[in-house]
Amino acid sequence: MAENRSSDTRERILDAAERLFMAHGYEGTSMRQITGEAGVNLAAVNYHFGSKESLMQEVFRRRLDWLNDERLRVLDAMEKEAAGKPLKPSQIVDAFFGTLLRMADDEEHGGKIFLRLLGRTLTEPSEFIRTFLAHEYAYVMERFKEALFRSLPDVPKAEIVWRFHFMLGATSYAIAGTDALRLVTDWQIEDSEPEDRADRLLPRLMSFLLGGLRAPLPGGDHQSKTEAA
Amino acid sequence: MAENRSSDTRERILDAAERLFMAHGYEGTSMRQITGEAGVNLAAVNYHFGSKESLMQEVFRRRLDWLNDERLRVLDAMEKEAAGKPLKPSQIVDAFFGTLLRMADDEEHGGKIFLRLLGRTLTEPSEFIRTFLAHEYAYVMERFKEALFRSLPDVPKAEIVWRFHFMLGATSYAIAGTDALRLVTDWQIEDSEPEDRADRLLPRLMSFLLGGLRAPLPGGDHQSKTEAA
DNA sequence: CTATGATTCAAACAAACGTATGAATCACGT
DNA sequence: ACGTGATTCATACGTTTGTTTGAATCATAG
Repeated sequence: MAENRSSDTRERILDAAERLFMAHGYEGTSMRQITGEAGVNLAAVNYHFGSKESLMQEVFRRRLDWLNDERLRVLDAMEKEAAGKPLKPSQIVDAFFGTLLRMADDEEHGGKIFLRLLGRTLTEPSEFIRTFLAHEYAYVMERFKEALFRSLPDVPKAEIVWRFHFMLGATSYAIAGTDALRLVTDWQIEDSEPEDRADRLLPRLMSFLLGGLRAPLPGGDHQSKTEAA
Repeated sequence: MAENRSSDTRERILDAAERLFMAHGYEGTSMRQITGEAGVNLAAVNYHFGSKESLMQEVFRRRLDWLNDERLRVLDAMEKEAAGKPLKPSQIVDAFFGTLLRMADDEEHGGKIFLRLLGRTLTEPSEFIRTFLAHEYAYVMERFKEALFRSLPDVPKAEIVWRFHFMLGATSYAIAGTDALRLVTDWQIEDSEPEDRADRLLPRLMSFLLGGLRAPLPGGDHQSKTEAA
């Protein structure tokens, strides 16, 4: 079986699709753009992946499998070392979001391009994408939710889930890097090279996330800490 | 001039486009879907708005003009009452994000549909949309950034801009309401009616945002509070 | 060297896209 | 009642979309 050229074509397509989906979105990217940038024949996508939808899924699977395995690896190591005791919230947040952001410097596993694609895709309207992501993430989310529940036994579980949502949103928008509202002005000029964006981003996002996660609960009158874990 | 039917058609188109852009995105929504759902002729969009891009801009302008005027109105009132003294961070955050979230119950100005559309659009790849949003938001962002700078004189301006980004992301994802990772499980069943999602969301998001905004600065060694406002 | 299965290729498919056209219909001042 | 400008309508235009086809080319095993 001649898998030399084959897998080469497959990866060229995946790389081009990853970059174009990030830049123009799923619906905004055509098969001809993808095959054109990858330098392969138009029919190659349908031959190797079956359809545009399957290609999109493979673009994510290629990166997410590694990312979520790594997240679980870090979490498992932490829990093993804790020996039954609950982890600190900062540990859990770092295992989930820190592992994600450290992908930015890991060109081997997609680097910044995949991070931006992932950030934009979390608000993607297409139903099949969200369904696919939910399936890919199901087990990881369950594990990290459980870890957070144990880590914050005085906080109602529903409240933790809400804040996990907020943390996801802040991170997703940060790595999408669109700056839709042109928030930056001249203060960013001091950035010599954009390469270290992730280096600067990681500690800043982390303290923001932890500040939000550990913020006092809203409305002290009702919905108090009665429903502890 | 017969503007009865005319403005009726215009608004029907805007309503349908708003809902469909929210559900399927800009590229994923066709003119025929829009005119079909609006119950108007296919050519009506190009007659009243000129093009699909102009329609998209009008969908946002219709709501954003009101929202940003309201934000400035609240901020102006607060600053007038403060009589020169800096505002509290919670006031500024509420004027910006609270005003936004309170739109959810205001069907007159788009309600939840527009909120979800706005949340998803902030990570939209299309360049012309982000450029348009940046222009629509330019003055409001400047005013609120200035207010935050004065409110937190000990925090470096760059740090405040970062955290404004994070707050935008958390809010944008929360109002998009996609739940791409299916974070909710059975705990949401207790929600009798989905109507009060915004009622529950507002205080929760607010305390998360304030917790993040006021979190201790990252890395105490370098990048300390030297550059105060 | 030849046979075989995997891969690439140019070309075409029907369908859907955003937009434009000109006639028909409407509302309304005179 | 008539004329005028605004609006609606059915229809078509030229592209572009994702996908398919069948022949050409490749690598490799016998």
